[in-house]
Amino acid sequence: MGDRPALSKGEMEVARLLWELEEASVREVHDASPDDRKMDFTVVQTYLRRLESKGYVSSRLEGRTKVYRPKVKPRTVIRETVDDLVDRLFAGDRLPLMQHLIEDRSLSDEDIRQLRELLDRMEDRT
Amino acid sequence: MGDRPALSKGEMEVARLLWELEEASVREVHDASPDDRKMDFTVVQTYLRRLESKGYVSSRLEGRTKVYRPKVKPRTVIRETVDDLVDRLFAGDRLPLMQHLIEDRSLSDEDIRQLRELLDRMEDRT
DNA sequence: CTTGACCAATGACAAACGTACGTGTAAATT
DNA sequence: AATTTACACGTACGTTTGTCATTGGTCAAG
Repeated sequence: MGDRPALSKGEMEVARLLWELEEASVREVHDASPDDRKMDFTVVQTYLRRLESKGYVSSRLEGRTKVYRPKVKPRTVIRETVDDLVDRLFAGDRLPLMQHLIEDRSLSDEDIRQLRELLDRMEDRT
Repeated sequence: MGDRPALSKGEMEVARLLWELEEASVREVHDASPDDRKMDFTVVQTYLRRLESKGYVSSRLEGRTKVYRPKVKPRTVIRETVDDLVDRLFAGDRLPLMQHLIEDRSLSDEDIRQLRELLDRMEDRT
């Protein structure tokens, strides 16, 4: 598929917010940005503009305000990002990453239950 | 702990190679770089230099060749990197990332077995 | 000794990234 | 109506990152 330039860290954060909102103006994305990581309004604006020029989102003009919309699904971006990370940090082997995620921080019992369920379901599918 | 500047993608790849070698010259790292992602010799050199200035590795002179050594453990870098990714792409929730890792690519039966074992061990530890 | 063939270290540079300013326009307040 | 406030947009700038050219030193062959 159309190979886009990779997202930067900042762009990624804005992309996530836009996926949640489905469609939003700069202001709406800015408002959705969590207080403890609040980005400047113009920073959000720049990231959205760059996301568009990289082909990740599209925009239309509503009045005098641009409204943005995701063009690429989260799953796609997540896959590309995680694959790249696994290649660089774990030589392509994803198991050590999962191991880290399981061991490094404590999981709730509920988390563990859900993961077991996922594994069960994957096993059935073969 | 001493807060270092984050690693770039390229630096990360070199850091991983150096962890595997424990201690190595530029040439040794370059030779260890996989054929399908071969980096230029001088590129490896630059990354090692920057890793040192960022505080991730140290070096000593052996003859006229610098020998590098990791100063920061893989576990530390992995934690910082993964935490940052999870914050930006999943709003801090690690479960969706694990879910992606389990569902997006097929796991071998052996992988699944190992993951189950890890989960068992985590559950006991409470 | 000179030439040539490496090889290591540094310097340099364009592009990408994070951040923020200045300008213009619509809306609100006096 | 005049003035202030709010807001959107493009432009800009210092820094980091990816990439490579140049310089300088060591050794082997002629």
